[in-house]
Amino acid sequence: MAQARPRGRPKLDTEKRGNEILIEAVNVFSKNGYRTTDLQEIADNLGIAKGTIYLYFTSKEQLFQTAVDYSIARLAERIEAEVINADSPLDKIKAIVRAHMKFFSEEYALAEIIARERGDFKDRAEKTYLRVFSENSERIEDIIREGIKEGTFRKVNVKRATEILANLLTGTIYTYMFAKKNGSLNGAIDTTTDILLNGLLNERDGL
Amino acid sequence: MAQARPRGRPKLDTEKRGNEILIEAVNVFSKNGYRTTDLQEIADNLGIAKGTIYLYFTSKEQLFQTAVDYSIARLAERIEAEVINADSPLDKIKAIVRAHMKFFSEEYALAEIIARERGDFKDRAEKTYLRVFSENSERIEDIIREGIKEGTFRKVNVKRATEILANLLTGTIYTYMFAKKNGSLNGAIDTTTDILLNGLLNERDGL
Amino acid sequence: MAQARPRGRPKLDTEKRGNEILIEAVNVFSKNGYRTTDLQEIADNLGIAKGTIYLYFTSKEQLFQTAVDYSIARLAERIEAEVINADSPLDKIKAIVRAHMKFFSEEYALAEIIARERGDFKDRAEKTYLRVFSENSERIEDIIREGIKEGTFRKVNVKRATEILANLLTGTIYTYMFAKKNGSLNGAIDTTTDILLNGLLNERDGL
Amino acid sequence: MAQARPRGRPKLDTEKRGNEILIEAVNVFSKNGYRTTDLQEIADNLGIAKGTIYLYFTSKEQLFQTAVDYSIARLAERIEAEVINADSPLDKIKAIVRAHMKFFSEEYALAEIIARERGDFKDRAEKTYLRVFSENSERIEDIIREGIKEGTFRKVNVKRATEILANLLTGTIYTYMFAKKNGSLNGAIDTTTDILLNGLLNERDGL
DNA sequence: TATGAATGAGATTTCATTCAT
DNA sequence: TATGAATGAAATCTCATTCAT
Repeated sequence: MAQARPRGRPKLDTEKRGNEILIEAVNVFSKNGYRTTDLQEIADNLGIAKGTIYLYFTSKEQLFQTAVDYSIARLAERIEAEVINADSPLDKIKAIVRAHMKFFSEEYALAEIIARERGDFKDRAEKTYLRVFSENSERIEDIIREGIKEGTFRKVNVKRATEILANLLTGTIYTYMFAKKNGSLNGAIDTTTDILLNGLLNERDGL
Repeated sequence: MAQARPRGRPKLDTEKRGNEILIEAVNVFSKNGYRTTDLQEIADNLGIAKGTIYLYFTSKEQLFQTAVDYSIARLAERIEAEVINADSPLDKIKAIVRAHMKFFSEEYALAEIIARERGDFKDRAEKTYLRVFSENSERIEDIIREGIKEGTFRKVNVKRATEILANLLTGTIYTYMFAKKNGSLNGAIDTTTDILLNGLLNERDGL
Repeated sequence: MAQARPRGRPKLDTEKRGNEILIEAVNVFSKNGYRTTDLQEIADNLGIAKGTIYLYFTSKEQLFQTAVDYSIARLAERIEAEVINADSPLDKIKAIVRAHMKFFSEEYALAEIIARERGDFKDRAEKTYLRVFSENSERIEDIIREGIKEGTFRKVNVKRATEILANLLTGTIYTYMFAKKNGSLNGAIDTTTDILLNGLLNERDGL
Repeated sequence: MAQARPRGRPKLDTEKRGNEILIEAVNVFSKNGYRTTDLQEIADNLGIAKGTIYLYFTSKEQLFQTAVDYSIARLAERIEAEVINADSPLDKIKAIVRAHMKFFSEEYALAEIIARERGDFKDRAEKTYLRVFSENSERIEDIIREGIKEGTFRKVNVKRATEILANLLTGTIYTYMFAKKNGSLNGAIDTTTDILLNGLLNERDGL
């Protein structure tokens, strides 16, 4: 987490302190956004001095972006954990949708950080998006392709379909926190999956 | 968007100058984001003094949010213009998708402003989202309901389906600028519509 | 004095304010040195806000170095004013010595600034020195050369002699303020000139 | 230079470590100046912890000034070593000039430290100068006085002449590093001595 | 209305110094 | 003695906002 240290920076054996700061940074940045956050608040919450943060992170911006990277890594883990138990292409697609929506629901601050990056650091966010997208899109493409081959999915343009799924999930990140009031998480997952799949399925599922 | 205007004066000049500032604000905020934008840049681009901006807008924040509101109004107009020519529920849904995607494609800066709001003004962005959403969602719900009634659409949960469409479109806003499309805009519109609809349609369209 | 303004910096018609700041900067830097000087002190002395300084100078360092340049320009004027009234090479050399010593004596703060640069900005000071030196050394070389031709001066190595004169004068800058207690300025000028011209020896050594 | 040492302990190790720090401090301060030097750099270069420096020196300032004192002591040794072999007043003056110029040439960092003090510690530098000056000036005055008595030197104002010699030598310290000598060190020493002793004039002026 | 110089609060960042180990 | 993580005071610089003209 803590980045490569410039010369003269203490060789911090303990990543623990760095992680504490990172976690608190996620919370505070998530609450206030980048601009309005005073590193003093992070320091105060941890009961440390402001200067200490600079032993672990080179700048406010780098701390923020490390927090984004951290959040993305957590999301990736989520996806991994859900998909690993799915066998069929159908279940895998369901798992990916479920992973995203549970993540946004259960790790509010992490999701918020990702959404915030878009506003304050568009260029970095673009790279972030493409990184995440390309990491996942190949996997998704394979799933769709496999589903088409075995006859479960219609013969859609694989790349486009992947992109649309990404858009749907991204949009869900950005809006879920806003619209989350109505109904259960499971309901949302089910409906989203249902609509998405009934656009993909060749043979209608339980219809 | 222009501020308090002295009574009895012709309002045209005032409105014009206020609009010029607003348009330029859209461009600059869109390029830099809120935090990094120096009002001086807006003033310079227009060849006016920085203080002049304060004759039309009360603060940087208000200028930014006026720019967001402006962008949203433009989007609403777009939707309106597309939907008005559509008769069937099917065509209306297609029109809505098309309107969004053309907007993002053709009015880059306006779309970018909307996406940017999330970084620094999460609470306002939430309201913005809900406003756009509720302005549109009632219409969309009606369309879907109508489509279900006439047998075009499956019997889905109307509110949820509306939300999902919103997520998909929102996601497209946030990512459109990132994913340099390989194909044409029309292709993207068509595929998105196709996948969306074939999840909604009772009878498959052209399959 | 005030440097090229970055884009967006007010087009300050009035150099007056910039000059006031510069003069005060000379005083304060001269008193405290670079490091210990807080720009607040300069602002306070002038009854202006700290931020105002940044309308005229881009940074503390640039202000300091502008102050150095200013001091050097004043010294150059001094030299010019003294030398212009001298006809013979002999009188010109005397005038140069006199100009330096009067400058240090009468424009304490300006001289101090020049001396201070050496400590805090060695590289810049080197350039400063070489600039001043090369501006003057050609003139001095010409004077010495002329004096040799007309038989007033011994046939010394012209470049070396020039350098030695420069060293003597530079040393006087750096030490004059320290050693100025004993005796009159005129006495100091006379003796310095005398020894420079006549040397220490009673009987010329190997001449 | 080493600080309070626990009683009864062998002092050699302590002295050694303290000296290492001092030598490295000379190098780093000489390179960066006082302000820009981070004690961490000194520690890093020695492979010790920054805190260790504080076991030997009470503060950054004290370390710097110890480094200045050290440099001056080395210069004094040089002078001593050169003068001790000279018999006549003439040779002694030559030896003093030679000692200075060799010092600046061969002990760059030490000379640089002395020159640097002026930037941040003017008052201390004044004391430093006066200390060096008075340590040497009495000796120089004696030499000149002796030279006058035996008829080698002209009947100049002894104190003034001493001061002038000091200025010339000080100026040489401050500029030697700047003016990349074209010729040899010996050439510079010879010409400087020559002009100091014989002056510039062909025919003595009013002598 | 328009100007743009001036303001001054505020935030990031550095680094000498301390101190628990 | 030695370490090096932690401290926190301090200072530069920015820029939204004001206001006299």
